[in-house]
Amino acid sequence: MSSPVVTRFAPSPTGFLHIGGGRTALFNWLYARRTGGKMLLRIEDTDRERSTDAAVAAILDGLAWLGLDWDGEAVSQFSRVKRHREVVDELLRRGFAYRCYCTPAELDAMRARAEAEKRPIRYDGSWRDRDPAQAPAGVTPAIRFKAPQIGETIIEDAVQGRVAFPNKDLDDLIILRSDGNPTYNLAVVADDHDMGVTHIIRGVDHLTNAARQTQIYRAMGWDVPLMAHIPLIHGPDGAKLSKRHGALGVEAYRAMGYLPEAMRNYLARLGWSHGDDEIFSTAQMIDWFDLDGIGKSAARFDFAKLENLNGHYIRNTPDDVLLEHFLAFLPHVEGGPELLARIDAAMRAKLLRAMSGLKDRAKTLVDLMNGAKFLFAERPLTLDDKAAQLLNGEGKAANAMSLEAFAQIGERDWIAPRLERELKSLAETRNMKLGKLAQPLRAALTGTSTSPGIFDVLEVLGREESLARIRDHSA
RNA sequence: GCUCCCUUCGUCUAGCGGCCCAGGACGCGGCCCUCUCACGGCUGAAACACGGGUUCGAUUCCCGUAGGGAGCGCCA
Repeated sequence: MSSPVVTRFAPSPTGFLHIGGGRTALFNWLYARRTGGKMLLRIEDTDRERSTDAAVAAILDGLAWLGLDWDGEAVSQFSRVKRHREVVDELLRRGFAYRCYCTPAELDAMRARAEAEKRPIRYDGSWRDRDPAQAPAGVTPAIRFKAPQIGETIIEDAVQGRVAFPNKDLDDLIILRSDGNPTYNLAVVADDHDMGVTHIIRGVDHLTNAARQTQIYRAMGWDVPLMAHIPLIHGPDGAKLSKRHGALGVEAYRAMGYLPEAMRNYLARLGWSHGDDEIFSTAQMIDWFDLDGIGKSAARFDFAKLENLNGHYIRNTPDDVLLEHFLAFLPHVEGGPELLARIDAAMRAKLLRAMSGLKDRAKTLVDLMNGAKFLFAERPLTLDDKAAQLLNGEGKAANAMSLEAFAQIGERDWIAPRLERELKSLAETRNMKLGKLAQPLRAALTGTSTSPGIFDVLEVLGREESLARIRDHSA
C-alpha cells in the first residue's frame, strides 16, 4: 500500500496566472485526480516587495475559471517564516550552513569579475570555513547552505529522466537573508516536506533548483519527493513566452471567448499525449493522464488549433448551457456589459432560440456575440459593405417579391418550415435560384451577408419585425 | 562564459530496432454538400536537423556538429 499522492501548485503572486502556470496547475490537478490524491495550493509570497493581494485574487480567479480546485486552504508561504527559520537553525546546528558576511556590493563585484574573466558566476565560498571571529562589526550576516563540493547530485525526474549536476557547479546558496527572511529554495523544501507533498510537478525552469533542493532535503534527512519538470510553452514565434507575445493571463483567454473545457483540452494536449487522441473530456483526461505521456521538448502556443477546439466545444454544448456561458462571458468583453444590460426575458428567449444556428458558426464566444448582433439591432439597420451590395436594384426587387409572399403568412404560421416552403415555391414559380431571394433577405434582416439559416432568422425575429426590416429594403 | 535540457510535416504530436518509402490533429489547396457563413464528407501538398558509428536492419541506441531553450540573485 503506497502512500496517497499529494501534489501542489505553488504560484508566486507577482502578476496574473499566465498560461504556463495554468497548465502546470492543470497537470498537478490531473495527476492528483488520476491517483485519487490531493492537490494543495501554496502562494509563494515570501518576496514582500513584489507580492500583492490583487495578484493572489487574480490567480485564484484564474484557477476557478479553468475549473481547477484544490484541497484544503490555500497556504501562504510567508505565514510560515518561523518554521523556515527553525529549519535554517537546524541546518546551522548540523553544520550544513554558515554565516556569510559578504555584502551585496561585494557579491556584485565578485560576479562582475567572474564575468569579465569568463569564469562561471559563483559564490567563492570565502566565509565557508572562515572563523566567525573574523566577522566584520556591524554587518548582519546572511546564512548560506554548505553545499557538497565534490561528487554530483542526481535527480531522477519523471519527465526529464536521470539528470546529473556536478556539485562543483552548484554554489552555496543563501537560505536566510540578512534581514532574517528565508529564501525560496529553503522555504520550498520546508513547506513541501511539512505539507507532505509526494510529487512536485512544475516547469523545467526549476530544474537547477531541484538539484539544490535535493541537497537540502538530504541535509535535513528528509525524503525527496518525486519530481516531474515539464517543458515550457513558447510563443507562436518560438521565442520565450513573454508579456510581449501572448503570455497572457488566463482571464485574457476568457475575454477572447474561449471555453474553460476547450482550454483544458488544449493545454493538456500541449506537451502531453495519449496516442492520437485529440479531443477528450475532462473525465477522460483524468482517466488517461500520466507522467510518462509528457514530452520533453517545449511547445509553441497555436491559437488556430485552440480556436478549432473551442469551436468544437461550442457546437457540442447544449443551447441552454451555452447561453449561460455566454451570459457569464459578456461582462469580460468589450461592449459586453452594454449588451448584457439589454437582455431581458424576451431577448433571452430569442437568444436561446437562435443559439443552435448561431453556435454552428462560432469558434469563440466573441463570434457568438457578433453573430447575435442582428437580434439587438434597431431599424433602420446599418448595412455592411457586402449587405449594401446585395441590396441593389435587383436585390430590392427580390425582397419586394418575398415581402408580398410572406405578408400572407399569419403570426401563428410564422415558423421556419412554413416560411421555407413559401420561399421555395416562390423561387420555383419565378424560376429563380433560392439564393437570389435568400441573400437580399439576409442583408435586409441582419445587415450582413452571413448569418444562420435565413428561415431561422425570420422565425426568431418574428413576423412583425421581419416584415418591417424587409420593407425597409425593398423596391 | 559555465551547467543542464531539447530537435519527426508550418504548428501540436504518434512512434519506445524491422508493423514507417513515417500515422493523427490544426492550418493550407482542391472537390462535394449548400440560401450565406460555418459544419460535414472526400481528396492533395507537407517532416524523421546534419555527420559518424552500433546492428542483418535505424525515426527509434551511442558519439559529435549545428540550431533552439532553461538556469547561473540576500526573485520565485
